[in-house]
Amino acid sequence: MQEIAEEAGVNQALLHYYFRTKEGLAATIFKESASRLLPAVLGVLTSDLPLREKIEGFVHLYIDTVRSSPFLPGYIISEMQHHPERLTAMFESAGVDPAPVAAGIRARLARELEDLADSGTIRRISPENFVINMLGLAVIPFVARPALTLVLRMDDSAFQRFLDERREILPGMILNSLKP
Amino acid sequence: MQEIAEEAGVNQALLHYYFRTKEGLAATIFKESASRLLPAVLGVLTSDLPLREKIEGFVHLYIDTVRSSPFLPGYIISEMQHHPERLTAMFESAGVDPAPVAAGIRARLARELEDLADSGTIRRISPENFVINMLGLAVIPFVARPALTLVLRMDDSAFQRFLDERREILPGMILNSLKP
DNA sequence: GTCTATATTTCGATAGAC
DNA sequence: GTCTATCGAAATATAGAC
Repeated sequence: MQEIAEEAGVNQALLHYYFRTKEGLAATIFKESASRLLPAVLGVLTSDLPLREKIEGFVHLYIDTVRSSPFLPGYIISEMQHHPERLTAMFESAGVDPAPVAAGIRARLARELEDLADSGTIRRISPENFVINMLGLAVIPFVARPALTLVLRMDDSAFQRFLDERREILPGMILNSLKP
Repeated sequence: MQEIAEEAGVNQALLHYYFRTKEGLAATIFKESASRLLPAVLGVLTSDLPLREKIEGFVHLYIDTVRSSPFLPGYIISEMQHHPERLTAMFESAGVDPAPVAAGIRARLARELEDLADSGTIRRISPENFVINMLGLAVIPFVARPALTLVLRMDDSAFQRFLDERREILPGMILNSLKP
């Protein structure tokens, strides 16, 4: 609390005035952080774009957003791991029941992927695996960054170049993985 | 410290007797945790197996190992994020300079991938992207688990089934993504 | 709303008996 | 090696003036 107050140019008492408790501050930060990523990403997945552009949109949006806040994924993963209840609280405070919303998105995606598989355009893949694959491929450079820095001696500019390259080739790699 | 002592059936004083400080305990836990994954994974990557079996070995080893300690990836990510110096300390205490070791592994993999690309067996891909793709695809179910539980209402057995399925299809998906 | 001062609790660490 | 008792510091939270 002391460090946060200093960074904000105020004192601890004022933090308590606004957030009541340390836990309240933590919950607020988690909500606002996760809300920077989730709606945008869901927007792409639920759009009417063709699959190729959904994939490209997802990858570009994710990498571009996180690039400007590179600690975001690690922070969200860390918080979900240590305080899974914050996820529930986040949806509650937004007045959203996540399960039916997700079920709807899942059903739409499932139909789209099935149709494309039926017509022989892509391999058969479940919507769960499709989404989680993209997420894993997009997020891993950021969470593995400390290791990349140490073992591959990647400094900041090398990491940025790695991201630039990855941003361009990842959509193609994902599409290729779906080829029949 | 209090909670850990309770869990271990001892008291705080004994923890201090063995680990001197809280930081010492944390460093020890990180070293032992990371050492459960890293050498095995590197063993697969540096083996003389053909690419197909390297991929399969990596995926199976990773999922099987982490399945029995599902918090391991989230914990390691969390610690790398908040205390990147622990990575350095880990290699130091093992008496290993990670950079040259990694450079050697990287060079070997690069040659293997180049040869396969030259002969038209696979698409051209850098060893960095090759390894980090596999890592991201293998790790993401575990770090995303709290979200899967909440939004897809996955209980423990559903998650285990998801892992079973993924363990089998992931090597094929990765291989397919490498097809020319 | 914002501050200073302070109360209260928690936590890491040590002393010393056994 | 393991324990009980306790110290001292740090952190969270509150009171009350402005």
